[in-house]
Amino acid sequence: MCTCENCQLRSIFFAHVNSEELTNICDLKVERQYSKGEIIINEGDPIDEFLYMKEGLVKLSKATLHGKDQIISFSKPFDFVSLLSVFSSNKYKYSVTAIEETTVCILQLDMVKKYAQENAMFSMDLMMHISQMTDKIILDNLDIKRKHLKGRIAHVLLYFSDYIYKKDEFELPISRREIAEYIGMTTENVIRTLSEFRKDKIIKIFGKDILIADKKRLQSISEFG
Amino acid sequence: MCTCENCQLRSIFFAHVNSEELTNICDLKVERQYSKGEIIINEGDPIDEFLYMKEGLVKLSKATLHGKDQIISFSKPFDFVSLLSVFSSNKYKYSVTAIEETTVCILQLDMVKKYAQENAMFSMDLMMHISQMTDKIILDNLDIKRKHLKGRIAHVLLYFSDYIYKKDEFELPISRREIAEYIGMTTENVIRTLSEFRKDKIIKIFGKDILIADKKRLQSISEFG
DNA sequence: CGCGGCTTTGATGTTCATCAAGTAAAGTGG
DNA sequence: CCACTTTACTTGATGAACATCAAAGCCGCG
Repeated sequence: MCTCENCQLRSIFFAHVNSEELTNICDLKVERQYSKGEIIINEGDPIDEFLYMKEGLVKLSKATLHGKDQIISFSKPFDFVSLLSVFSSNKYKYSVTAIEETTVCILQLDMVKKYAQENAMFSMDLMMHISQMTDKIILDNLDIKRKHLKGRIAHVLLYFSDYIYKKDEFELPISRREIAEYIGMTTENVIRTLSEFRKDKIIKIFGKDILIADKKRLQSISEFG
Repeated sequence: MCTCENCQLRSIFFAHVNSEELTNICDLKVERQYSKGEIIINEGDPIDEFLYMKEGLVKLSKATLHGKDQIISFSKPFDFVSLLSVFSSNKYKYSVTAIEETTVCILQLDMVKKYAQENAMFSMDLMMHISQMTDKIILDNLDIKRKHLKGRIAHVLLYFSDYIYKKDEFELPISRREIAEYIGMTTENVIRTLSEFRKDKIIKIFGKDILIADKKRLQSISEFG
């Protein structure tokens, strides 16, 4: 029996695809696993597959001309992985890298496009999800842009605490340098700010493990800092 | 006879809508004009219309908690106006303001959604356009983020010169403050940098009129500054 | 004409990047 | 398994980039 039938993703992406089509999709899909650090998509690769995440956590990033990386956003299960550009370009404009053990389901893009062209409700579903994803990226980046260093660090900590892990204690899935690449500041200043938060007893740090001790203060820094 | 038949927008948005449907759309559409400075969409408004631009230039912006504005992007004809959020929310998350005399065609969103649900090719067309628009916003903002003050100003000047007006001499459609709101710097520093470019004979300034005198230099500043 | 918003310049101080140097942790080859 | 290399993390000192404050000129509009 096809496991796609019971996949949570079904209700999200394939709500309007009938059983027969779903069996077809299921037969043709490929599941791939990536461990932390592995590259799933490389900037510049041709887009011929349609990827979506079943489990894990990834980062979307783009290389600048001078060898540095910028992180665009993070994605968790039920988000597309190949969402940007899929319907607007034939080459990826960014890379996707696993930052936790990640499982991805893969379909041929041609097939997904064919479904979308024939099944308007499926097409609408896709559109809504793409819209939601990109809206979030745009508004998140705007939010970060208006904040100073401390506010940006607070924002990132709250992002992982509230949005990703839904816990006050968690293991940071990214390095200090990656935080810097995301918020557009230097690694040194990311570290300095984390240390400062530690000294002010707002957080506790044990290497990659973070515990948010004073969430209200952190929220206030995120808002006004 | 219906003017939509010959509208340039037809080939873009409504390539896959038949003549009969188009006549229907044409009868139900409303055309509205906005002069420079007029608000087309207000943040928080319910989304019940589908807008696209026929002529002009607009800015997309969002108010921060402390009364300041951030500019997300600019849109020119053949771009959606109500693109973000349209298929992902029931309220606008940003405002749209005319920065030049602007003409907008308006359809009821319900109708557009109905078409999209029934006509998969139309739905695909919409999706591709939304993807292209949001991709551009995301990548543009990323590009600005990695640059310093001078590079950001150069970026903005080249944006209007190369992408909007396709001329080396043009009238800036926005104030110095709005440039600042777009690139995330202060008005004073925007002015200072423009003056510096003028002193270095990279541009000439006559109030709002800008002439790019040394484009190569400006491109180099945009890239490395 | 006078008021408010936009523009401009200068002086000052804060925030942040850069440079430097050292420790810890993690991966690599003999 | 240990020496070795590399990468991540950390702190301090310095200077550059940028914000803030202040003051004045300009322009359009009621």
